[in-house]
Amino acid sequence: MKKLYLKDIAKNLQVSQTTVSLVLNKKGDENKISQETQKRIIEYAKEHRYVANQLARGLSRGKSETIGLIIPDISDTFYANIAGTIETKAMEMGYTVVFSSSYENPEKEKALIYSMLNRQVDGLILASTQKNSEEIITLQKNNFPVVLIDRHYPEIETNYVLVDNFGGIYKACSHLIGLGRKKIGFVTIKSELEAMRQRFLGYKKAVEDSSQIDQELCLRELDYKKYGTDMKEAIQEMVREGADSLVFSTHYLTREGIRALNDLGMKVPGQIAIVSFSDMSAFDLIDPPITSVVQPVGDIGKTALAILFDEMKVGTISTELDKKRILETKFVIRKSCGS
Amino acid sequence: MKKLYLKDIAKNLQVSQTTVSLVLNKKGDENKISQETQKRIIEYAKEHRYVANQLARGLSRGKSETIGLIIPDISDTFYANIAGTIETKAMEMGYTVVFSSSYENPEKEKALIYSMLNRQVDGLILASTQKNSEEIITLQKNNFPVVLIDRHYPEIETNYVLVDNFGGIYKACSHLIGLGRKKIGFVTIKSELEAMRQRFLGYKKAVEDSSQIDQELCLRELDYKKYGTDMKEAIQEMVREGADSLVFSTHYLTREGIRALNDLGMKVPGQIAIVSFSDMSAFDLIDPPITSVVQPVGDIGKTALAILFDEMKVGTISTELDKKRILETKFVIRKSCGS
DNA sequence: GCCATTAACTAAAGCGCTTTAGTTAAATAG
DNA sequence: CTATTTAACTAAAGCGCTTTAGTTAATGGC
Repeated sequence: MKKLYLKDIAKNLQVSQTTVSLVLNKKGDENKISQETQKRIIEYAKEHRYVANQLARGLSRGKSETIGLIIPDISDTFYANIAGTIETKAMEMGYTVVFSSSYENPEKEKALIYSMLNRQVDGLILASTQKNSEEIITLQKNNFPVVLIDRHYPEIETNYVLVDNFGGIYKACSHLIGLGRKKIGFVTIKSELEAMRQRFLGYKKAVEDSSQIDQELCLRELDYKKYGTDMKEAIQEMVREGADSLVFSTHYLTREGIRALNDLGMKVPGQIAIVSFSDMSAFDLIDPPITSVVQPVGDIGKTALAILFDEMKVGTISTELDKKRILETKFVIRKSCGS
Repeated sequence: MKKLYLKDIAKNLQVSQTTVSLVLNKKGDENKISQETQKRIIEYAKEHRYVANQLARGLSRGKSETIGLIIPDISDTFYANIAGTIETKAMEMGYTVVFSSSYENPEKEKALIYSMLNRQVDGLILASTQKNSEEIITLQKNNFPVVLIDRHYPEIETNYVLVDNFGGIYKACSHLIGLGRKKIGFVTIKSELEAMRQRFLGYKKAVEDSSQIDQELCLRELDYKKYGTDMKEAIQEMVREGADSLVFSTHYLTREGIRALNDLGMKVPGQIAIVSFSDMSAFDLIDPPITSVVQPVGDIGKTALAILFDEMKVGTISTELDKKRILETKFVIRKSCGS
């Protein structure tokens, strides 16, 4: 079973390689290849399972019909879900997606960007570490299609699809306040990510906007590399400071938080109420089910891809309003704050 | 900022394109390019951020340094985790991975296999629907490197990395029996997957091997497309039949099972004990924490990749013993069966 | 001082495809 | 009945890289 090439089809059918290529690329009609010839070629190709070499095709046409996806971690549910919708949609459009995880390492991310460019991806979707503005700017300058998701560079003109981090947390905190909680502890990750800053600001604003709550902020910023081990102590401290409720800035913190609270034997929501920013598929199964700010995961992927495809068609990057999207979160009230 | 090509470097440095190519591919020494010339080229390339066009490179060398990964669903934690380890390891070896989800659709899977081949992947890792034996055989015949993971074709000689499905379930059931449960309900997915059959057989054998348990099997096979809605009724029926414990054949069934049990207000493990085959990252947070047969997710990916790389080097497929791996599961006892 | 080596390169073909600019023969126009 | 169009193709260049088979000039051996 030898591989079949364009020239083999051409030879066997006594036509030129050009004709075969044209026909198989559905350009037969516009190039006036007779219907009969077209039929012969198409049938032959189908019968012999001809499939074009995409490398050759890509090289020749200057594009690969591949898009790159760089995310912090594919094994994180949030990103895995985004990857899922992106891949499905991309596939429908005849695009393949290559992905890589940066593991929050800016150097690795930079390397990945270049690696993807080498692979001649036609566009890039990026949940960035937010430390590679130079690369992003370069891409923009070269009119290379890029869409940032989840995290963006506030100081750079780019396309992006984010969620309303500030608003999401604000809603969560307001809810706790409305339920009579007096001091909210905010558990987040030590990070310079704008998304995280916005979540913090949402917390701060919600506290400031309320008169019936302790105005002193109660904040813990854990290290990304060891939040699992540091969580317990952080929570104990906050409780000692008087916190009667906790807001976790992201789902994996919530997960560890719950684990720590269980360890400490603290009753939720009796002794302490909790809310999670970002949902996980088991948060509704936990006892008590966890109130969450849920992100529109599917929409993030879909929207990002729509923007990217638009970019890829127009060629020049037009930063119109609708290429910067801030999607709304949904506040799902469960029992962990004792509604 | 124009793109930089090999020929540009050659022109600017007054050497031939061959020399540049050789040097940048670390073949300078063996081709006796002087150290000085090498240094000049390498520095120039670094300074100007030269990156080779992988399409051209791949076309020319007949390989792409890309591996394909086809799984049922990237947004499923289990596969997302496998994808993560595969990608990380692949990256370390200078390989890129392109992935696609088959969503358990054999036709889609077949299309994906061909699509990956067009993309000139150098090898394929496949968690198959187990309905494309013809394609797998063809790949094997053509000495194309393939490793099956999670699911294999028992009737075909292939490389694979599986887990001990039979043994895992057997352990789980024996544990329940040991705790005095008298009738085990087994909830699985309607499927012809060998993995699922093995899990069923493990259940059957465990029941048969015990004298102090109801010998009548209590089995429900749910439809993959609507197990969420059918779960509740299935559980009710089984309970009516006398089941005092449930074994779920995979994590998403467990998840829905828990949801259904909560809905039904049934106490675990008081009224009914449960065990899950395959763990999820929140199963230890649920009340009660769920006893699980945990699969060695990281090892599956790592082992599969190791085998694949071996294949890719040797060229001819040698189906030696160590290219068929059955990894052990770990039985993690939590409170859901009331130990 | 002449031939064989060797060091240090380079020309050019080839990877499999797309695409532009033709070519040829038949059809139509005037 | 010649000039122009058109239908139905095709030759060949080019995509950016790798690699084989040289080439040239310097060096070494005897």
